[in-house]
Amino acid sequence: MTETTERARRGPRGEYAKTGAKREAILAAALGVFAESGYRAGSLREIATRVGMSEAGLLHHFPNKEALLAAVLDRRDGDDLSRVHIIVDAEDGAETLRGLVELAAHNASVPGVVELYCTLSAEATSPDHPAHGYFLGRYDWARGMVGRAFERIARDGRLREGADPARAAIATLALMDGLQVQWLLNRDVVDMSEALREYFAGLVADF
Amino acid sequence: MTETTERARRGPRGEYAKTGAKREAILAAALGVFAESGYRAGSLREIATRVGMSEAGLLHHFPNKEALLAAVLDRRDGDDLSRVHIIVDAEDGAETLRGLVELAAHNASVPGVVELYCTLSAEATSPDHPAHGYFLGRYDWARGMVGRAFERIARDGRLREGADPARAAIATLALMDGLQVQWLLNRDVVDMSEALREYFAGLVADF
DNA sequence: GTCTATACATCGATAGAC
DNA sequence: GTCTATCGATGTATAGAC
Repeated sequence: MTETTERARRGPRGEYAKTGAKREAILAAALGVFAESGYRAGSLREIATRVGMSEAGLLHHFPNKEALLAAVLDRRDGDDLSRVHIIVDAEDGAETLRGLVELAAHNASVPGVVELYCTLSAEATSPDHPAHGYFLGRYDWARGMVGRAFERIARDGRLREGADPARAAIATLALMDGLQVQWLLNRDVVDMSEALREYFAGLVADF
Repeated sequence: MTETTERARRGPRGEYAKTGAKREAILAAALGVFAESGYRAGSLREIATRVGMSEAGLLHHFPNKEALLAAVLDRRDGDDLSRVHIIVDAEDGAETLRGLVELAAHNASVPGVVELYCTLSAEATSPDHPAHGYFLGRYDWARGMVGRAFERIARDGRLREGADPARAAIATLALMDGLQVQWLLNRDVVDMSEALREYFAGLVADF
């Protein structure tokens, strides 16, 4: 990115830097509210209250509710991508899968984020939801990423007989999502990373 | 059930029988609205419009919104239990699992019901959600039912080495739930029953 | 049994003072 | 940059006529 576009993104006087702290606080509060109530039922009022501002003050930083949701998802993607970017293109597919197990273990330490994606992904199955396109793209990307890992595993002759890389990728993501629902309902009965590890162990030789 | 309690449940003049048709219509409309928008964001107004009534007319049949949700879930449970009651106690555990594959195939023909449970289960992870207790009990029951099937399979020596019945049950339910999310987002890329069958095939000998 | 009318809360968003 | 004030829409629920 050139310095010109960088300055353009921040505006002529570096507005982001000035109001950065408030923006972060707003995004954190918005994440919590959207996680607990979803997008449609979550209110700007509740977000504003949590961050100690009026609604008008909040809407000075984000033009409207939809833009705020987009910003929350954007921010999470930045964090998550930096967490998994190492494992995406591992030459050993099993290394990528181990990264997913690690991700599941990490998720157990940030229940708010898990709640956010769990609630929003279900809500966003409706075609008219503001985040519908976001989740379509996210799952496409994830299926491709995990599918390629399984393809490398199959190439190395370590994928179980009869298993298909693309379908294994779908099942992997499904398992991760479904585990989150049960974990959010009752955190004592579910160990997300262990369940995922066992699934991989049944699918990949010497996992 | 004695005839006395039966009459008591219906009221002295058999109210249920008289208004049964309207109740059914309301429940069907409510299922659609709660499925598309969830409970919190779904409105009585929308339900009343779909069924061709006023809001006040609707609230003559159900005292409030929460009771309407409870009635919708009650009705679905009646239908679903009659569908799977045969397979719950099959002497052959694999027979129960095959019933689940069949259930997944059936679900693909009733997207509205899938949407309802997908949306509500995510929403109801919040402890203050009206359906929180319902889903806690539902998952407990389902984990026990599927877990016992896997135990019978293990007893018959058909469960894969190293697999645990209780954990397999958790993963099975998680897989079914997660497949529904991806299927609702994009029905072309996911075959729910086939994915479930492949999972069982990797876990149970000669499935 | 269904309606109109209405009460009353809460929502997203805007205008304009400071 | 944050506030108060306010608008118009929408939400649940109740009262009472028919």
